[in-house]
Amino acid sequence: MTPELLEPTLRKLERRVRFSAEDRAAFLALPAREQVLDTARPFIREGDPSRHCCALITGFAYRSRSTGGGARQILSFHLPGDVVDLQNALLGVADHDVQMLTRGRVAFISRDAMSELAFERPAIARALWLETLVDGSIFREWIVNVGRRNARTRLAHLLCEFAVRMNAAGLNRDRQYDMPLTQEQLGDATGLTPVHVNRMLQSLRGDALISTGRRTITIEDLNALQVAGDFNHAYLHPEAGDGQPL
Amino acid sequence: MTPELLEPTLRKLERRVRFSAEDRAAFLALPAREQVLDTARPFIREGDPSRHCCALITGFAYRSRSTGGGARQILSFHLPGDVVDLQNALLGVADHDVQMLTRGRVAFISRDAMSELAFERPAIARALWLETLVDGSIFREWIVNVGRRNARTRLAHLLCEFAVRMNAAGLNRDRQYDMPLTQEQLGDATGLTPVHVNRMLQSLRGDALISTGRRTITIEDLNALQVAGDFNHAYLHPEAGDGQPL
DNA sequence: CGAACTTTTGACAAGCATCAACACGTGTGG
DNA sequence: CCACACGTGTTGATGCTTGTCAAAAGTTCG
Repeated sequence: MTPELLEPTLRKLERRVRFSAEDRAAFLALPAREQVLDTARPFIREGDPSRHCCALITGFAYRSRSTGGGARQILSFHLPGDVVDLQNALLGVADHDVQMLTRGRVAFISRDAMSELAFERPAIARALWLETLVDGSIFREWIVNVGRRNARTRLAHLLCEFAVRMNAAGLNRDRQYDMPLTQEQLGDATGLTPVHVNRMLQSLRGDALISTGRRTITIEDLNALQVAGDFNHAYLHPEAGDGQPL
Repeated sequence: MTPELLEPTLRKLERRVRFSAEDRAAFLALPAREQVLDTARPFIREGDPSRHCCALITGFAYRSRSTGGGARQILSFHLPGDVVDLQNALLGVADHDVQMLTRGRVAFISRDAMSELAFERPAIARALWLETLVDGSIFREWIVNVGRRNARTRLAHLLCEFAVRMNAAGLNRDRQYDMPLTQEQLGDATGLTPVHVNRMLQSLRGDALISTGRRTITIEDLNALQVAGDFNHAYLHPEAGDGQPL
């Protein structure tokens, strides 16, 4: 249990809330066990009772739910540092799956220890609370995205969100990004078929908004992509946090 | 400021968390002003800074966001007792609109007083926290609904959620319910056009799953409607609350 | 080097949108 | 009290967006 294990998560939480040195130390001291996970199967499953809550250390992950007919809908994607199932943990039973997009390391934190820490340290409670509220805002935007935008716009929107969040996490190389999602997964996130995703990506490439490499994507014209994606970053609440009310 | 103003909300919160007599009294004593609102325009608008948080006393409401192209997507609907914009209040700036579906009364509670109360009384904090988590679960289910189900299934699913929540609030007359949504609004909630909503309702009526009256709906066969709507009530977390961890 | 996955392409079908018109009920003002 | 406007629900004709099916080309990895 290295003390650095939870550092990516700490960094992310401190983007919104100022922690004291004690807050930081207490957070890093949380009992957590690390596990290297691959993409083969969900590591949290709908219906599972929850004893832990999980934080991504390295690699990417997504949450999803499936219909009775077997169609999968991706609900959100996650970057290193993200706490991926605080909601599941707190509600006691998972209502969706969580799975890796790429091989990576995950910290399993005792849910009870997390609860206690939050109870003792308001700054930490506040930071976690804000993260779940922003998650909620992203869910709402995704409802709009799949409900009211056409295929091309949906994809452009998703790519914009991805770029903005990768930038915030410092995971970009200039305008180029690792792209952990296959076209099938892009379809599962936008409510489209992989075939149609492929065609819409061609359309975006044809208009010189993006270009794609092997497992990478380059945003050639962010401004135009935001217009094409009807994208406004306000729903990511970049300003929410200290300075704002509880 | 009648002391009974917040009673519907108190009743709803107490469905999940057991309050002490002091909790109850303190909650009902929250400074709130009542306002009768009509359906003409949103009473909370995207971008508004938030000083209050609102609880429905009577009548129905919905939250929505609009695309740049002007299309409206309904994000959730709300029954008497629901706190409709805790998320907006806590993030400091509204990221979506809230509007009445029917004329009704709304309590505007001081956000700071609400924060203080939650800070002093863990049971109340926990109840509010759970409500926002369940809201989040509903958002996730709606993403699945608009992303991966066909028009008939989407509508049936929405009607099931409506029926279950109306039942939980005791607002049903046997299997008959007031239906506060027009067909256009049903379309905005399901990502469909009003014309297609009309046709799908005909299909559901034709199969004797529902029947509709003027501003009412009767669930003729709840079981079959749940099958048609791929509906599983687990996402509403009917069991979450006391007995479950924080 | 071969198996499995991912991306790409093409032909075709279907679901849902669009447009337009009409029916119906309700409230309102002349 | 009736005429009228308005919102809502209903119907039909038509077309576009997206899905479906199938197959080939490219890629990754043991």
